[in-house]
Amino acid sequence: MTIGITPGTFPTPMAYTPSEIEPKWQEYWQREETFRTEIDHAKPKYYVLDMFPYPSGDGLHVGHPEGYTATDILARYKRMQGFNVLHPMGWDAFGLPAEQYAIKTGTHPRITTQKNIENFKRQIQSLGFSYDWSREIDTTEPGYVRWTQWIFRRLFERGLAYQAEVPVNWCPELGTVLANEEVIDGKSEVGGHPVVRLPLKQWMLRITHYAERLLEDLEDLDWPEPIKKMQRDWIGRSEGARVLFRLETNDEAELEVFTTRADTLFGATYMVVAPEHPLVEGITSEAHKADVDAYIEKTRRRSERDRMADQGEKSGVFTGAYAINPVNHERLPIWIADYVLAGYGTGAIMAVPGHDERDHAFATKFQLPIVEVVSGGNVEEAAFTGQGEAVNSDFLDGLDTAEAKRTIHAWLEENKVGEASVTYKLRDWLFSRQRYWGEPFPVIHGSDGQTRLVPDEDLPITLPDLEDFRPTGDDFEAPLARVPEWLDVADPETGKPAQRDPNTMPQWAGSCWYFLRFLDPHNSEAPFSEEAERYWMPVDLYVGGAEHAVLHLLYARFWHKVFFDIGLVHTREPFQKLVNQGMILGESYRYYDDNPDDLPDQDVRVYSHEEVEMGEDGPVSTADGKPLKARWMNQQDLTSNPENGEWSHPEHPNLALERVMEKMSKSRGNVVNPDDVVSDFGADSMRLYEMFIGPLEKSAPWSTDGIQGIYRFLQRCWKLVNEEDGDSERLRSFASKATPEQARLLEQTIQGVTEDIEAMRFNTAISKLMILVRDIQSQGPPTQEAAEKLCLMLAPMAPHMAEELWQRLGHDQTLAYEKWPEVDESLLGEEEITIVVQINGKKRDELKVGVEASAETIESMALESERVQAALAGKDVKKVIVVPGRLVNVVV
RNA sequence: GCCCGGGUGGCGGAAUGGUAGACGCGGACGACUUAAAAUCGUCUGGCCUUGUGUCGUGCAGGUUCGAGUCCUGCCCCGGGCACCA
Repeated sequence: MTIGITPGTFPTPMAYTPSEIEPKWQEYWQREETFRTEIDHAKPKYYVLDMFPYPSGDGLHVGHPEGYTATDILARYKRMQGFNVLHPMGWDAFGLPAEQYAIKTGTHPRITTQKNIENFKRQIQSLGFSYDWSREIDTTEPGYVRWTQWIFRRLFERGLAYQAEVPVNWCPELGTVLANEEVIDGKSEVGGHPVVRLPLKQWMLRITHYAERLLEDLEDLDWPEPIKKMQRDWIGRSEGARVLFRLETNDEAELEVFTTRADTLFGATYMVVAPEHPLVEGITSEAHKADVDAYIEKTRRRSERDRMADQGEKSGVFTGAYAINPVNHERLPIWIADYVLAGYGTGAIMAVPGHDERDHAFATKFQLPIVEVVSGGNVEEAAFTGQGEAVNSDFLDGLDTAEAKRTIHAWLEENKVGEASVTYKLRDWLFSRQRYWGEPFPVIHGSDGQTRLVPDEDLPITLPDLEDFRPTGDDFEAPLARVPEWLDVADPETGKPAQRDPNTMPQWAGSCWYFLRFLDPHNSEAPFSEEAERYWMPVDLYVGGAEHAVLHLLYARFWHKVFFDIGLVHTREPFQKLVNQGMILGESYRYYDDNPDDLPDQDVRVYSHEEVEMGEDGPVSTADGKPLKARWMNQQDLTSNPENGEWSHPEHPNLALERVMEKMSKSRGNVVNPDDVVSDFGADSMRLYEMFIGPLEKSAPWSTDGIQGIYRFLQRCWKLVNEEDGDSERLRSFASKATPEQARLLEQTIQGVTEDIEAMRFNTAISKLMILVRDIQSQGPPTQEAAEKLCLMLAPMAPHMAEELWQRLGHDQTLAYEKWPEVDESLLGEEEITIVVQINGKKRDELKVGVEASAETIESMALESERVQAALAGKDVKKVIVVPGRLVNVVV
């Protein structure tokens, strides 16, 4: 572990040169395997994890390293605190973009993925993160896929994986089905393509079996409250009752509904079933069959998006059938309407238009009766959804809503026509995709119609090489369905012909358990060893973007609970503490022009934001309503006006530009590439700057000017240790003894920086280090001890600089495992403190008093002060408040 | 519509109910230099009559000796959910 340069004098470089020292230390860490981690029962563990990236072709943008820097600071800090730190990195490498690129160019996704991984790894390594690269994993590697498939087997064996004909979100553009969570406003989350609902046979995972536990166990997690809330809302627990309605014409079948307001049962005036409801066909009368079929056909054809569009507007048809209300035996007409969702509750409702807004709107439109059964509103005008006294409800009359619910629930049970029940919004997880670039399912479909698991010893099932990666759009088949030599196999049990499953798993599969594979990534006997799991789990700190609030984080928790149930893991939850980093926004300058279709050779007029307003289809000119298009310019492409220092368009110097801060994207021209930042300022500046611009959780704009200040700070750190000596540099001469002020400043900084890092307030930690570097030299050189402690405090944040200075200060070992500085309380205290003197809460004077001064002394000193005397001017002092160590407030 | 966040100088942002604006950027002035850059130093919320004057943390109130911070009502921005019975 010897570094191999004699400390003391140094050849060039003369000044702080990140391009020299950063590669040097990165090579050193790699060569010495500085951050390689093994199980060590003598030390406490700390598992700090980043959400591993999808290695896209665009490479890293400056948003990625924000989270990675935060976790790296914690990892390095915890090492110095004596923890055995697990800090791994890997690649979530299955996924759509590589496949879409393959469709466009014919390049195999494996090639693209490998290339992208190499680029990502190079970029991440250039930032000096202390990952244990011996644990690197790639979800597409057969050695990883094997265990993902192994886990699927466990799910299947426990009945948690099943195939079903379900209405799915089919996205023709992407040629695949999507999970509900991946559909936003009727469009695909990726790419924003339209989505239609179609019944297809798919793999499903029974996440609903875990709904209650997924909800309950959120309680003890140290997660941001909004994320917990989003998960709670997604799970959507709802307490109510199931009620059975007999059908008028059919004694066999019953219509079951779920309601949260069983207390309004007497107010039900009709029933509604979802168009997909299985009972529809059986109950529809001959006279209404044509209408019903037409309606079903129409709603089926409509995309989710169309449905969203006429939000609120109700549609439906009468089936001709009637149900009997169990409480009063009234005939209730059964309607079909798409405002009742097949996937929620029982797919059927009792409609109480007096006390439900949707039912009210529907009843009004189709002139169905509205009955008041809870007093407190005017049900003719609008549904009254609040609590109140039950009326027109026979044995419920006079009861308040809560009491009425209890009573009716008991009545339903007694009469065997229903019971109290809990329903969840959460639905089973649609787990198959009609794609190529994913994990194949470890199953075969026998000619007897049975689905059998492929034995563990035959895993992994790997993907065949393809030329054509397109899904077959018309009959919705996966690309693998076209590969008979892969698809057709012999059933190992019967020897008869059988087929593999042409679908693949969604991208989430690999990320559901990668944090467990990191514990023991080379294990070929098991996904990970019991010893490793017992030692390392749970993840102590997990940092990533808030966009995974209900997708990855819910799926991973679900799998983890299954693992817990089969004894694979010993914790109920995988991620004890979660932190969401904010986004780093790009800066650009916006204006508009009247060439929305980008036609060439046009006589284009430009508009400033002041001349533009938002029309229905985009920006238009305020003056004449002409459609316009927004244009964005990067600051680099603007010219600076020498007179007022403002930025302007090189061709339109008088055009007022609007400074906008947005998510970085190619179209805005506001993307900052970390490679450029590293080459201009170095990785340490990049790391520090990203931590300095604001709290980790908050979004903040990237500014090229701002990073200059950080670079200057690092130069000052450099000069604190080195000084020029002719053409070379040498260690500066340090003071042999610190002044009391210097000693106090150092201890205060240690205390503050330690607290800030613990609380992940990196911005204020950095500002405290800036103050230390500035002020410790104001009365002369610092001591070597102070310089060394500065290095140690700098080490988690600017590790290259810290290692280099540490070496120059005469150490021949990395500082990665040096002890974090401790506060010497005896040096911390001030001898004299400043007390603020207020009169009626307004500052009027300051007093310097000894730290030991009593409240009485301070009070009398304050009252005697000239300014107070002058301000009092004979008025009576009503009250004096003394806050020890802070202030005196004189009330007159 | 509902549910979360958040509104503090020219900008990013600091402030256990106790000196609002730490730290950084930008700006001004000064030092060094033939000069510039770099570096270092001083100043930098607004206003005025330049006084340790006055106003200031989205707006209007309230609690308090004292409010950026707590309470009530409103305005604006960002995000999430959106026929869930």
